[in-house]
Amino acid sequence: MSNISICDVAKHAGVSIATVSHVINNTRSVKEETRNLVLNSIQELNYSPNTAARSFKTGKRNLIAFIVPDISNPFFATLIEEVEMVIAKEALHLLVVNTKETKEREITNLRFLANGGVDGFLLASTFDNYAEMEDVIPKHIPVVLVDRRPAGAPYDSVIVANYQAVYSSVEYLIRKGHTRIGYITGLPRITTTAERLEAYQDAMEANNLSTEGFIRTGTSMSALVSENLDILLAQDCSALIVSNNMMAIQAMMLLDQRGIRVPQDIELIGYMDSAQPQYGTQYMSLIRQPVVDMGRTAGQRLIERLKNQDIPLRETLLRADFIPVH
Amino acid sequence: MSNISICDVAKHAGVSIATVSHVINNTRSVKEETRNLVLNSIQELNYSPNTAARSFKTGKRNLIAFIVPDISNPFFATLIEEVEMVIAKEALHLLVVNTKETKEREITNLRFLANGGVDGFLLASTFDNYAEMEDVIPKHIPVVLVDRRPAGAPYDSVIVANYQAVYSSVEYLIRKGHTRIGYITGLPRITTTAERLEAYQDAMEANNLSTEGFIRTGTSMSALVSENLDILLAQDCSALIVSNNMMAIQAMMLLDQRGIRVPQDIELIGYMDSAQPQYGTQYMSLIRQPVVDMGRTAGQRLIERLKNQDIPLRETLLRADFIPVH
DNA sequence: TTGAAAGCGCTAACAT
DNA sequence: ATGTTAGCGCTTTCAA
Repeated sequence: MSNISICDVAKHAGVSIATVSHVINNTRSVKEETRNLVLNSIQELNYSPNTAARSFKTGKRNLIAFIVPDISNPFFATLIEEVEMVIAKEALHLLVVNTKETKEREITNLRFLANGGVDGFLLASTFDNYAEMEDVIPKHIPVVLVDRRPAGAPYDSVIVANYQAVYSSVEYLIRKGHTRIGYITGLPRITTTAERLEAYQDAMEANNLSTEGFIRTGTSMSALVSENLDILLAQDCSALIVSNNMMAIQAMMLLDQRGIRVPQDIELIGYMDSAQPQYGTQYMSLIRQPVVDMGRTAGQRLIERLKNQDIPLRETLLRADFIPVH
Repeated sequence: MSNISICDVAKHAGVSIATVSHVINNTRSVKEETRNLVLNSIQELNYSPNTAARSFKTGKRNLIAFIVPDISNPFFATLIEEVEMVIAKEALHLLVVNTKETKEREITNLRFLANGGVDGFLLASTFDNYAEMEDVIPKHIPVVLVDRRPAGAPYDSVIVANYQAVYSSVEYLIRKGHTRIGYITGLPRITTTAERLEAYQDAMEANNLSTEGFIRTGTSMSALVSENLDILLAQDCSALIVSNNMMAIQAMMLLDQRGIRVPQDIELIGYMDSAQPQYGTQYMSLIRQPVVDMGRTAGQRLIERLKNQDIPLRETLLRADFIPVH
């Protein structure tokens, strides 16, 4: 460690530690001459303030934690990137916690980081209910919910309204003559999953179409079990809605292997949920997530909340849009 | 919650703060009865130790910074995920810094975090030379280089040997009768770029093939400018090696738009550089990066280095392998 | 087996 | 304009 402390600098410059501190932080006026003396000593001793001590004293860590369920999902990777860019401008750093969709990892990390670990949380929670996590998060620490909103959580939130876009996508398929439209969901407990599924069900019902046997439950992280796909194919589905992008791409690959062409043989509705181009999505109709906007807005919200705890809660709803295939 | 300190717990339990501390840290024997008293109080008050204070006192932050050039690149996202899993087991947390391939962001963050900010660095540097960054990193702080190794850096490193795989890929193309083989590089200054290009050049030369006009410089981050592709197509290249995966996928899409089929009309060699399935790669021959292994090894190295500063430097070279298309 | 108390390096209120 | 000093919450030495 650099065992050089503010005391060493003060001694070397022949001033008090208060003066050194004030020079460093620009926190009260110091005579030009004295300031230079101090700056010289700092340079000469190659001193730089111990951030741990400073954090301890001030209670500010200049650190934000972003708790995400899956870093390797391009959706969250993009979110992370955008958030990082926003908060970096405020000299804040980003701690990334990957829960891998496990509640226990989320709880452990929240608890550990809440007390002096970070200044605030961005949280894409794997919980669907605030009650389950309430005890763990101290009341005083700013939290902004991103993408997912556990019921009853008293926090700012930035989420995407998918209902309309999903509904539109179903209507689009129906207009094109599809009646047997399959649906593969994300993880059931996740708050976004329900809304998307509901839109599908409502749209089908509004058009007097059955969903009987057309709904399969997937995950939001990894593999779409090809089993789900096969079951829907066996049901003679002529169109498929896949509730998140990692699964949609996986579906493309599986259909490929089976010699089924998209969109000629079967229509696919997927998600466009990162800023990165994804090969394969050009054959699908897409529900585009405003992921860049969401990341920026969420970062901004947290910064505002950090500066002022007393502003009223804000729930930001960003719209997804439906993009028919080319 | 945050205003509850070890003192409150001690008072509540009717013991000294020393006892509370020792109960928390298991650092000396405490009578079973007393321990339970303390644990009850902790629970009842919902106390959790202030990590900032603890860091300050102990000099340990339990924090690792991973400096990456591009979070949204699946290659680095996967690396991050693996590293996170390894260090989480040691109760270490991961600070992710996204430099976006800019030296200045790398420097700023290194400087800021080195002094008491984190316990160690994982570094996928955008520098090609240690001299440029030497001043910024204090000698005492552990650093492990990941994927890229700036010349002369006195650190442990975990990188991938791509030479052999790239060389094999060129030989493979030549065996299949290709003579006009185009090459699109990554960012020139990055250490991995040179090795890959050299392998290509050596293999071409060894087979008496010209590379004149066949080498185009891309980036490693974002768009392969379609211009590069068009130039190589105009050169009548019948095969293309694209030096990283984001560009390879982009090339696929551009070829698609031009009605050029892969691999029927043109052969493509790309990279498989994440654990995630990438649609489109099934049409290419691939150079597979041992990305999961690299992440785990790098995390492990840093943990070892954290525990013992005196072990000799270790340079780990992982092998990439070449996988011909299906 | 337990307690008292000395700091860690810094910021900031108060004093000069 | 500058100095003195009291802690922030914790770990750990020394004492009982």
